[in-house]
Amino acid sequence: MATDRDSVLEAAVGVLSRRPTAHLDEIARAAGISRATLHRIFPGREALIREVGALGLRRFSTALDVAQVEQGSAEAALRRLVDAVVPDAALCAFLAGENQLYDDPEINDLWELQDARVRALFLRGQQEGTFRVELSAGWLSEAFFDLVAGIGWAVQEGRLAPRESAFSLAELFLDGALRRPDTP
Amino acid sequence: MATDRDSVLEAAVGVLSRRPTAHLDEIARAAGISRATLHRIFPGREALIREVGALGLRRFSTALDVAQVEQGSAEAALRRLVDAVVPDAALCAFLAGENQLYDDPEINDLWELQDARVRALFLRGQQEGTFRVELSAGWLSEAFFDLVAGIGWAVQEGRLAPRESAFSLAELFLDGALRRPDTP
DNA sequence: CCAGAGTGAGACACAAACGTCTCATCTGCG
DNA sequence: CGCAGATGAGACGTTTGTGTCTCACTCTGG
Repeated sequence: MATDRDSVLEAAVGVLSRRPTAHLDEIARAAGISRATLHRIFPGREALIREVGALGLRRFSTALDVAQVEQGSAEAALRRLVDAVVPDAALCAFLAGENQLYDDPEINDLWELQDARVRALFLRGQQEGTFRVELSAGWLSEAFFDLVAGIGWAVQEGRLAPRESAFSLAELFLDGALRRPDTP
Repeated sequence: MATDRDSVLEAAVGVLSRRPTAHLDEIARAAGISRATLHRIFPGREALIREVGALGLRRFSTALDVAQVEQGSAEAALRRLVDAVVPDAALCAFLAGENQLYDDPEINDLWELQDARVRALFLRGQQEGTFRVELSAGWLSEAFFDLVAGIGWAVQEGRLAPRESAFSLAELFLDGALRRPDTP
């Protein structure tokens, strides 16, 4: 059952995002199964890592879908994306930390696809005048992902309340840290 | 000689920030020395990692010093900090990715010290009205570090030009991604 | 109650990385 | 030239994680 697989993968993320070198033993215990069963589901460590990455990318992809990032104003689209992606921030944190994943061409291609959608969103926003043009769309895309990953880590470590996370992300990314006098 | 040690550590960062599980063999080759000599300088892998972390924290600490983050307006202080920390962004990226480092109480204490200085900067900025108060000083501190680490990765992978990095970081963090109509 | 599938616990061999050692080579200096 | 110190190359044993296997147990459906 795919549900079972996914639940194991979610447990794996909880461990791996904190300690990428965690033993399979530890991951199995975190998932509430034995190492033997873990091996029955995933052929080996490499496959497990790859599946976790693939899950993260699928989640990110559906987040882009449900947020309808290609529709409406770029700012509203980004705010929708923030709301949609925050629940899966831990998976994104894993994706950000596991550069080794991108050695796999399949994973890499999938990532390029999603990244292109995000870059396109920023490019569109720049063309319609809502996003600043002094900052490249590539950097905006990268920084956005960095902050999502940061949210994932911070929430997981208990340094940030989950309820605040979407607000904190959107506000900082869009408006910055500087307080500005009310400009009506 | 400490200089020699540091040059090895810098080479180690170049490898480890990309692939934290890199073999000592690889690190030694990147540093231009043999595995035997690497073992002569550092007792083992654990010690090496710890020393890299300590170097990163020392650099971050001196960046806080040379930026004089406790002096002048909080915004100007942060801009100085950005300029001072960007050259060592790769080391910060390593610090961000290696959560395991903070198991060592010495490293952890040193980190707490630096983090407290950054949080104090944001707190001061909030009190003097330059930083937004809707975002907690803790989150601002965390997000700032996330972006510094992101800069480190992006520059290392060639996705961001080093010359742009300080500007990109300061502008996005302080003013956000949204373009705003000129507000004189 | 029984049969069968699925699971957990443990044993075992294998591979890889690590830490240590030895020895040949190179370099700088008297 | 000769010597001392440092380095590189390589071999060796050890440790650790992994992958595979077996066996006993449990749970479910007939």
